[in-house]
Amino acid sequence: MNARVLVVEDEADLIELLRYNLEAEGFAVDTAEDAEEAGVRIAEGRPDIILLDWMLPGTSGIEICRRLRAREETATVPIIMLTARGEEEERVRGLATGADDYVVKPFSLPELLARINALLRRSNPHLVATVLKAGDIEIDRTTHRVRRAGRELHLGPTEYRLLEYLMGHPGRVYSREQLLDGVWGTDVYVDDRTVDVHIGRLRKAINPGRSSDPIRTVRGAGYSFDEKFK
Amino acid sequence: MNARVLVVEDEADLIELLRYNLEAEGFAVDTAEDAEEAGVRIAEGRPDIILLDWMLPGTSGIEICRRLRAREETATVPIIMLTARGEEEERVRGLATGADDYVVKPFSLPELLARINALLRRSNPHLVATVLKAGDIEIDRTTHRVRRAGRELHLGPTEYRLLEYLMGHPGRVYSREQLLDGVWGTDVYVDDRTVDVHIGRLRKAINPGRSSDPIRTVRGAGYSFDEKFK
DNA sequence: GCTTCTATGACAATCGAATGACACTTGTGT
DNA sequence: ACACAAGTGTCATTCGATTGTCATAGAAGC
Repeated sequence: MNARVLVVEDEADLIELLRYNLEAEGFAVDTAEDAEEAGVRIAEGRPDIILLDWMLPGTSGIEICRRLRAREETATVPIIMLTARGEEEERVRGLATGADDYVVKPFSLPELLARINALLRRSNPHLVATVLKAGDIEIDRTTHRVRRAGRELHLGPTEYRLLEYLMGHPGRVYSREQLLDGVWGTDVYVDDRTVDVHIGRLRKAINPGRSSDPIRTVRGAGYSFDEKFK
Repeated sequence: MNARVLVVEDEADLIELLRYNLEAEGFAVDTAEDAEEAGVRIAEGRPDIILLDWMLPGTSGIEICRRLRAREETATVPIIMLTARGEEEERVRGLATGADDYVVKPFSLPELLARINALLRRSNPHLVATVLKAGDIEIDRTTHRVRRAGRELHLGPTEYRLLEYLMGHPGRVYSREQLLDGVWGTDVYVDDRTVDVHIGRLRKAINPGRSSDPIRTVRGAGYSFDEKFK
């Protein structure tokens, strides 16, 4: 069963972009351009998550958010605020109002998708794939457990996120910079080479004995989780 | 066998919300918009629990409640009153009338579900999972007793709820924030780290001697009750 | 062989969790 | 009303786990 996403946004371009990409990810997408329409869409069926533009003509996103939280039917629906740069200071206010997360425009699709999935995993785990598998490696995001050939492995937080990130798109090569952004976050300043060290630690952790290494080093480019890994 | 819930409520939105969520929880849901219809539904088959709106057009919820209590077929059916904010003062009158519990709108679904389950557990224990077991730990939600290897343990209220919550989904990792929401309630503002303290107290209470610890700390993520705990 | 890029062990700094102490509330029995 | 016991939320401290860098060794490319 696909998760239903309601996008409340007044920019037609952005709506189309989101609809296209979210549907490609398997979400059922509803859209609304203002508070009124949003109300109608919600009445038609409770969405599983709401993307809400901060600034909207008429009733502002923050006000909509407040109202959604006040109504019992929608009090627990996860909400992600879409805020424009420069409104970041409002962040605290936004979260205080009841939004569960926020992204700053212009945002990257992968980032938005990651946040949507993270929230859904928390509120409706059954809507999201919680287990990633490849070969004899298995990672369960609900229980935070990683197994290889059935045997449980212990990974530090960073190694865990790194593996999760790499396994998200097996075969795809990520540059060190991409890994830093995706795993460490865009706001931290860490040396590129640190990635090497953590890849090394991850390898040591997931390759006990002399099991084959699923992580491929691409000289001059970065790393990838081998899609053909068995 | 699923428990039958009768919802007596005149707001169509709320009815839909309740039907949707209660059915998702495995209840068989009947609805009625007024006293007359409620009578028909009850005649069709005795519900295991009734959710009753306080204010209804025509015969008020409180009056319906009184009548249900007067008839012997329905005298013992648990009733939860749905009251709007501001009617709280009426609480005592409501309970005196015979309702077993009440929730104030807007209520959170988890809270309502918890109360429904609590009442059913009292009236029809066989309809509800009453005992949670894992390894040699056993918690009886009817009596609020906790045993380890047959020996009874003493837990404070918060520790009890914490354990109950964690054991509800063994293996699942809950963040401190989730635990605060689920165990303390969404409206309390308590420091994240307080969870640590209570986890510590819970551990001390359920691990007498040097018995193994079923609670797993997931660094950077939260805690979980070990699903593989033996 | 020389250059460039990656792997790895060592290490100090930092972080997160566990724990004991303590002040405050709440509830109960007298 | 009062005293007492139980239960709670914060804090400061402690301690092991984790992290980011660096220096050095090892591979790969040309």
